[in-house]
Amino acid sequence: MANNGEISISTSHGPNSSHSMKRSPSSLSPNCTDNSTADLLIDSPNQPTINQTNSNVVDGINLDEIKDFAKAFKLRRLSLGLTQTQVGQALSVTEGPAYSQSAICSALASQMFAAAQLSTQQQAMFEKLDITPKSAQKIKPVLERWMKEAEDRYKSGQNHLTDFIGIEPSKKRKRRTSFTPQALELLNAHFERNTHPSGTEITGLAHQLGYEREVIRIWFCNKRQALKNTVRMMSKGMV
Amino acid sequence: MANNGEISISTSHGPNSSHSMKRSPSSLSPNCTDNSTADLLIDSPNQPTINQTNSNVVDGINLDEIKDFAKAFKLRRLSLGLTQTQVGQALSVTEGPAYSQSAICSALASQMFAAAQLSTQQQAMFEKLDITPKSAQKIKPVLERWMKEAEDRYKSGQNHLTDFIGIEPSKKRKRRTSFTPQALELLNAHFERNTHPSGTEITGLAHQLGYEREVIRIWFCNKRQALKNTVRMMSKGMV
DNA sequence: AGCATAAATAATAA
DNA sequence: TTATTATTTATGCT
Repeated sequence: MANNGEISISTSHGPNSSHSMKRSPSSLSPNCTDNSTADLLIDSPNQPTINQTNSNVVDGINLDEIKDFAKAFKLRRLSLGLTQTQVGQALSVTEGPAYSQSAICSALASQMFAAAQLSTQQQAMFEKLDITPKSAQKIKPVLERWMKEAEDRYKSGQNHLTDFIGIEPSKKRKRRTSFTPQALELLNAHFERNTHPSGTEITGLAHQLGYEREVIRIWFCNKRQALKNTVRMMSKGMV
Repeated sequence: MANNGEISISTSHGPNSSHSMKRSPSSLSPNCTDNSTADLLIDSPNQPTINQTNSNVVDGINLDEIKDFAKAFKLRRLSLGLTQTQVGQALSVTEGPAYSQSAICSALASQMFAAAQLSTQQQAMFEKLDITPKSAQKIKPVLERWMKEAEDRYKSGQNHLTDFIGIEPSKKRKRRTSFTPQALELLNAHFERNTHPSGTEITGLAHQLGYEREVIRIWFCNKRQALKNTVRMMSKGMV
């Protein structure tokens, strides 16, 4: 490895130009290395002729706004003497697993900022970068909040940063359970009768099948979701 | 998990999947079926005993028919070398902006198929969502139309598919990497200790061995798969 | 020319 | 929405 930098936007040709939209796994190279300075090149040198008009809106999200935020964020981060890595790690602690793992680093800052620089025409690239405009927007408040707190701590002299920095993300995702065909059969049967089983029912099923209650609960959630998707799609088609 | 899938067709054996990557030969013929018959046997394994005579009709709509359509649709899709994703993307272009792209994929065929299996008891659910089974029937033409156009383009040689599928034609498969014995030794050692290395570990291994992170990740996926297969076979006394 | 398995796609739990 | 499992495809090697 050792290749690529924080932002590998330009690697279009990459042999692993996977797919348009595969839910691409974490191909994000998390060189969350501490090259503190290596950073989001916000003033990207060869910025690809972003659309000059002030809009640059994708999916109803103003990318310019995000870009501006990115700049501000960088300044504040640097003024606190923090690396991207540190921010990422800290976030994984305060914000939970969502931002944990290797994805943090790249998704968190560099990718987001990079993404913010893309013109609408380049939206496709978002997918390659594993970040969608939506994600970018979603993460913004999180960063804002955290940074605010960090500054507060800094100002108050107590550098507690180290307390929540450098801890490993840990907190990993639960292992995906796999249901036996028999279990699925029973679950589906129940679902057909009642898509919203009561707590007692869920507990009963869980016990009966030997799965954790929570797992069963989630199964119903997902199942309902699937059904809803179906319906939505259908309604779409009939417009 | 056992069954399911978009539509589980019992693929006899013919590995001649004219598939993806290369726009292969002209023969659109879906190899698979010598017994052509558009209505390939839908072996619904554990279909909730819907009485055939009644043919699973809801609001005067034959759900079995929809199910059949779903199946045929998959065949045609595959014969064009399209992925679910691609169809979904294309549809979202022609039919309007729309679904979270990830949902499209699954919603497209499999869910529809699943929906077709819904029993009458679930009709209530549909209504609650302001949609009736009738809607199910309405999406059919949309898919049919689109698929027809796609096929026409395909036949006429002009591969305009790429025009409304936002992807470039080529997209070649990544070159199969080969691991050095040394690398394999290390990987296997790790695997023995932990079949589910964390993201950090994967990154570490990748770096240490000089392979792409993604490659290492996949290796573990496949390895787990292999292990599972082995176990399964052993339990059947086949090994 | 077949096999082992890396890579890609589909399904689905979290 | 993301990450992992399940299934399929096809390549590199013998």
